[in-house]
Amino acid sequence: MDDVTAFGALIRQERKAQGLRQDELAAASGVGLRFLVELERGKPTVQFGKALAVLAALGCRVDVVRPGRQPG
Amino acid sequence: MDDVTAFGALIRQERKAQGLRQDELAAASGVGLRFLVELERGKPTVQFGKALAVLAALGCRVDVVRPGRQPG
DNA sequence: CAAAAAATTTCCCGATCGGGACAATAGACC
DNA sequence: GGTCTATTGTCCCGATCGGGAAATTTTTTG
Repeated sequence: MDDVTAFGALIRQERKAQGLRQDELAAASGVGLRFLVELERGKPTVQFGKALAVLAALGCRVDVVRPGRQPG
Repeated sequence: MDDVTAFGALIRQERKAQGLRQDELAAASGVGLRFLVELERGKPTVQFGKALAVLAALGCRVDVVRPGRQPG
């Protein structure tokens, strides 16, 4: 997980796994449909907070693993 | 790890742990100093891709844990 | 394969805001 | 006071975001 396209792909994958349409997930996340389209496409300039809101709406947790430490 | 302020705090913590100044990390990440200041402060509207670039420059890996799955 | 239905993507528009450089300011520490 | 780091103000071009609908692609169905 290092670039934005990977996030986009994962979000799309998880959205489909949950049987949601783009407009449904967008509404549930509090973002616009166009934003979600761009996020799933891997647009790097999307807003950080909104991207996190989408992940939260999907029930995803984000872990940052620092070099030399255990996940937490 | 659910909101932008948590990311900002973690980034600052890790930057200091690595003995870097803000301008050094900003340069190493390819972002402006102002961006890094805002990121560490938890500004939610910063660009996603740049935030990931900073994490990458710190050597941090980002895992997204999907509900009901193992990390990967 | 064709037609229909569903889902996704693009377009239009402009108010809003990001974030770059640079300099000035504020803390911290000795 | 002197020095180093962090933060903020200003200027300002260019990009983001959104809502709704059209256009396109994908999926379903006969």
